[in-house]
Amino acid sequence: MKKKLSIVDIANALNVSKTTISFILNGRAQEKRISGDLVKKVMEYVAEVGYKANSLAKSLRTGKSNTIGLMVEDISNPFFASIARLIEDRAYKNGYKIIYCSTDNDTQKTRDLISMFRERHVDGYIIAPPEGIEEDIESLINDGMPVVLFDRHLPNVATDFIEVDNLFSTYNATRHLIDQGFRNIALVTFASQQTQMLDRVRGYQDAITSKGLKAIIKEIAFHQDEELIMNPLRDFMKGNPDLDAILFGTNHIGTCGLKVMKELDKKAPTDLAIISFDDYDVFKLHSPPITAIAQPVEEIADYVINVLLDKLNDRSASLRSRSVILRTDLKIRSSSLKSSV
Amino acid sequence: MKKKLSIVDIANALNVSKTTISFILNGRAQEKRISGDLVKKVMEYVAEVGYKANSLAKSLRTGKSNTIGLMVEDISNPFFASIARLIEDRAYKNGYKIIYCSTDNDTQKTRDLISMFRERHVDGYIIAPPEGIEEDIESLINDGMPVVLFDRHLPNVATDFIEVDNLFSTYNATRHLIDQGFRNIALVTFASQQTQMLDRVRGYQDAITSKGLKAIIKEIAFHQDEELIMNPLRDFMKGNPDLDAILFGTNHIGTCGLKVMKELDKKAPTDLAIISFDDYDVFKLHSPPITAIAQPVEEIADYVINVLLDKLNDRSASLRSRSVILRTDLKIRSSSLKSSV
DNA sequence: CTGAAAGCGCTAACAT
DNA sequence: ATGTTAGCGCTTTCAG
Repeated sequence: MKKKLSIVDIANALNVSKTTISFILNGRAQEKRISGDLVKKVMEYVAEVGYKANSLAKSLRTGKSNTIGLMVEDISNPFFASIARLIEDRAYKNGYKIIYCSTDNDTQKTRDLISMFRERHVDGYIIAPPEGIEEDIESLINDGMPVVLFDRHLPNVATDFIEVDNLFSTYNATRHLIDQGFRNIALVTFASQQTQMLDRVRGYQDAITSKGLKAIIKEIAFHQDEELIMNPLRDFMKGNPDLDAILFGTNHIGTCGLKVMKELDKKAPTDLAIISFDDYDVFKLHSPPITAIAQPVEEIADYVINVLLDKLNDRSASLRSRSVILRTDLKIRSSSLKSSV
Repeated sequence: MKKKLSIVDIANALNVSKTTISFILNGRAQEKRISGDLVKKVMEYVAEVGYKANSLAKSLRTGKSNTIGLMVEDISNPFFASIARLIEDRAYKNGYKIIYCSTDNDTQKTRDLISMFRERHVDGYIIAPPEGIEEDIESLINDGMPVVLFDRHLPNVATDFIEVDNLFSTYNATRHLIDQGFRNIALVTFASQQTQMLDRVRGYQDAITSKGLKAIIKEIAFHQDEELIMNPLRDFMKGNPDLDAILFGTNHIGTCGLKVMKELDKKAPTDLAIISFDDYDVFKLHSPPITAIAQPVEEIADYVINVLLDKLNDRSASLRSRSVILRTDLKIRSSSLKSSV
């Protein structure tokens, strides 16, 4: 095992002080008026022996780790996976690495994870927060950590967040179903007090009541395990034979919904019109293609990382907090069209 | 901003030496025969003030960062995303954090990324390696870093790897198509010299030639951008009207294939029988459901993390290198069944 | 322009 | 059983 060389080794080899090496390596040669010759010599030697600064030591000294902690519900969910990918690209381009973790929307787990991230001195946090995590996030902010929330926010916590216009999204989708002539429209969603979920429910309710229809809301406990979503869903569908349309509150529920429909041999939109929140290949390629509320994933990722980088570069920017609400795009496909019957 | 407290702060507060605190915090109280009373007092105080050890300092001192570097082709690809999720769970359970990155199969990018990971002193590497990265991986191994490859391996690099039986998988899938009576069977895959791809091609070829049929192989340049996959795919399908079946080499190509077929209004299996490598919701829910070669994702993740943890815990284990070849499962669905015509 | 030296927070020999 | 102390590798003030 090749011994790791340190800044001292290269200083000795070149008969220069380590300070000088440090300055050169950190691009402060100009500023410190170090001779071009020396700079060149050092750079060449460093390249030759393949010296890499120990960023642990650097972090310990400077207090910044150049690491961003990314906490999502589930990294394997296509929505979060695409966000993670985009954030990764932009972060690396700016010299930051990403440590990720999946919270499963579990408050205690998230708490532990935040604590881990703190220990590791991550410089900034990108979080899709579960319920009940307000205090932990607040303490993070009080300690001066840059935090950007996304996908949802915490009403009593003043910090930057990026999300979509959930209320209008489901309102609009529900109106679309009503306009198509559907009347027994259910919303199936996760039982949750998270802002995005509450807004999605309200949007649906607003549209339903504005037309004097009856709201039918089925809430399912959050679970990774598909069976535990499909079971109540199956019961619900069987128990409500008059339904003519369902709006699914997330891609995960939507996908499970499609699986149940397949089992029960129900076809959209004839047996049941379908719209789901989030858009991805499953919905695009389904027969019939599924109408979906597409979130602007790139835009979300861009805002998230830009806001965070802003705060990272300018601590005073941490003071004001921005909320960015982006529009979704209702991709109307045949699963929600009455005329295609 | 609350000042971060250090081990010295808590030592002073309790009038104990920091060594003692350190021992207690590291569970070496027994061994060092520190009085139960003191231990209790310290633990309580630590909990009360919420002291967290600075793991940067700890890492600098001990030389291990408790971080694993995970390098995949694309974290937003469902195959890699699910692996990432499973690896994450197991790593965190064992006290390791995950830094991830997507290589895009780009050698230079991967090289830079490895270099970044080295700088950060990650303790171990989990890599789905692109072509041409042999030397970098070798130098990692020579420097004593635990490295586990997965999804593919590097023939000239002696290290542990976990992969599936690619050759048999495509052989078996192709045989299935032949048995169903298809005769003009194409393989569409990424142009790549990676082991898994070569094996997939060979498996296909073996099956084809064993029946005296003609191999039709379409290679497409690797790309994230779907358009750049769909365009050549479209041309290929249009240019080969006698094809009666296609085996897609990856989930990404398979999905693009389905999109093109949708555009061209070709139905499986009537117009074209379809099998794809990798299995996921898109294939399961498609109409007709798509026959797929399902990789044992959990098993892969388990082996990957277990082998890595072994090496991490016992450096001597690094010497012997294991290769684990797992079986895939051909999920036969109607897209490949002649009888369903 | 360059060097000496302090110190980031922690661990672990080595005292006592 | 507990304390002293020397670094881990780096940045950065301060002195030349």
